[in-house]
Amino acid sequence: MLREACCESSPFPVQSPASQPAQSPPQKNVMKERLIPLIESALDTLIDDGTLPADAKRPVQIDRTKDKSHGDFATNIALMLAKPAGMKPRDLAEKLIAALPSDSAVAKVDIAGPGFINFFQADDWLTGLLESALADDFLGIDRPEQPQTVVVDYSSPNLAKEMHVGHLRSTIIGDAVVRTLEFLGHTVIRQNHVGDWGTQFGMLLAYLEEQKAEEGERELSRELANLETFYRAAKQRFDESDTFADRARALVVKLQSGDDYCLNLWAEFNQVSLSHCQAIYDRLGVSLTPSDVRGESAYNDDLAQVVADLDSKGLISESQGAQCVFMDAFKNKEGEPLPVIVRKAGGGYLYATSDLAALRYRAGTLQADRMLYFVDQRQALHFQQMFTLAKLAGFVPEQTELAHMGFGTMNGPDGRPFKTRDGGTVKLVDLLDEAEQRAFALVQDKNPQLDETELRTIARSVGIGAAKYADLSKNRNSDYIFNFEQMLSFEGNTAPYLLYAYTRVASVFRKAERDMNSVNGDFLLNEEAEQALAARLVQFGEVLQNVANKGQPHLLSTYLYDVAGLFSSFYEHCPILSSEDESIRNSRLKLAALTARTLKHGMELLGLSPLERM
RNA sequence: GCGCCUGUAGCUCAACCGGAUAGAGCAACGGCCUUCUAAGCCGUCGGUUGCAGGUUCGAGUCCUGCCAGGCGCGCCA
Repeated sequence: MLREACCESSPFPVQSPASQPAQSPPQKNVMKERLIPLIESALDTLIDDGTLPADAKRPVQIDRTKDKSHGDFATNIALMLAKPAGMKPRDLAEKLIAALPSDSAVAKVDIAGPGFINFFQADDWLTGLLESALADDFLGIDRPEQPQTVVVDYSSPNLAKEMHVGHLRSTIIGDAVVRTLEFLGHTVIRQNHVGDWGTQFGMLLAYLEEQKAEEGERELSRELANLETFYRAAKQRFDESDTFADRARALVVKLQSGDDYCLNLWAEFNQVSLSHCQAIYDRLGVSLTPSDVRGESAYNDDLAQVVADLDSKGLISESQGAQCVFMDAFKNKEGEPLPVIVRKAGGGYLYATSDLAALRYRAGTLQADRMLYFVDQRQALHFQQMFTLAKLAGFVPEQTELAHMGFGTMNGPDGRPFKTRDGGTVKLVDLLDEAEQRAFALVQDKNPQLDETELRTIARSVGIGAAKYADLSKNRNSDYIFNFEQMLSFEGNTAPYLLYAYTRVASVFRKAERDMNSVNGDFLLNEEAEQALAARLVQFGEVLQNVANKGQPHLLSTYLYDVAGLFSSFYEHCPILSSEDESIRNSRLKLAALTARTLKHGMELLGLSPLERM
């Protein structure tokens, strides 16, 4: 079984409920960490002098402000404590500020609105952050003292067929999160839980066997070149011939019992199918490799043991001949307990069984601290059951975070599932081809002077990047509408816009014949555009933390779009090279250099390929 | 029937743990290229956040009930 339902029927998904995202490490934000003790100290002072009741203390919340006129950070503590203190919020805020220890990072503290306390960060604090980001290979982000081992289950196509558009989201989103986790310093173990063990493999093996006999190896490889066709042909044989169907069923049994002949045939088929997948990964710039593949078949030998262990813990009951686990939290249509079936009445094992085996393997052998599953939202119930059961059975330690990072369906411009004209599923290859072709035409139109090779390179980056970014820029929870025109537009939150912004920075350095890595002088942030850009640049680290904790790459997309927009604005309003004052020129070059590195790293984390020119 | 997800501007999407005046892009309208890539920038227009209650100093966000769409609920994966 796989991460998708097989065969003709539509896939099914699930989603996940609430219990999820155990925020891993605490959010790191130097300024916040610095401000909280100050506020706590002020609270203590007011408690000591009787202004606040002794039990008034509560966690201090510090947020970034949306509006710059409200400073850089704000706390609502005075609003929260006004009632227990029996004071007006603004009066309390005033007393708090009076009791606040001074700090060199804070330039000014204000009361605003109903009683918010606003903090304005000192200019030299900001420039200090910029300097350290510029000097650091990791752009000044906080790397954890205790890296986690994170197992990420993503992509996981069914090997029986070619990859189709339904696999794009898991693959792209999962890979962006994987890259982000690694950049943040965690140990990531990719797990491509491919569907290589389903019932339909008997059919494919029977057909493969038949074709080998009839056509010979050469013809066969050609035939396998289109797995979709191969699958359909096999299905047709299965439906039309009882002999064939019987043969197929027999092959499944033999395969699953470890018959060498069947295993070899199966391995041959998988090799072809996996090479198709790998070609797509390479083209997409996805970091998965053959060594990340650990499919359902890998757990075959452990399935009986899984069931035996569940049984020894007293979790198994037999129901209608099947071995089941009933958990109180899950009810069926009739409001009766809903089983997780781990062994069929006929003795076979199921999707759930191998997922339990995988959970145990990941917790035990791989020593995962976190496990993230990037799988269609429709499988939410399944994963809820798996996670609950895995902990109940002791397969996974209680403290291990198990999260289903579900996502919605990719729909066409009409808002309905993305299909070909004749209603078939869209092959991923075809979608990528079209994206590249459209990009090629657009790029050629803009830059007719470029030669064919360069056009191709740019078209690949833009076309593939646009397709990926369309997905990465949206909250994964909901369905989204896939639209070639929109994603390839150079305006708005799109890959081309980001890519272009980067080439503009690169162009400045090319023009100046300066190396991006050897800028000097001090940051001088006099213009509004400079300040806004600088303030956003130093937030890179906390954005990445959010992406890692929540499994939401669109947070990074939004951030990069902001940075690109702020840079464009800065670029328009603050001449860099033509600035007459050398110190300003240097400062702007430094800002440009940090922008370039932030955009480049950020895009690479999303799996885009930034270009120096386009 | 039970459960999960979604509902924000004409369209596509944002909105961090409940915060301050709900933000972008497209579309429409109007400006800016003798100066670092105009694939850009600046501006105008556009909202009863599905509906109704509730909690709160404060609700798109939390609670309850409706409405609409999608999905799931016993031997597929």
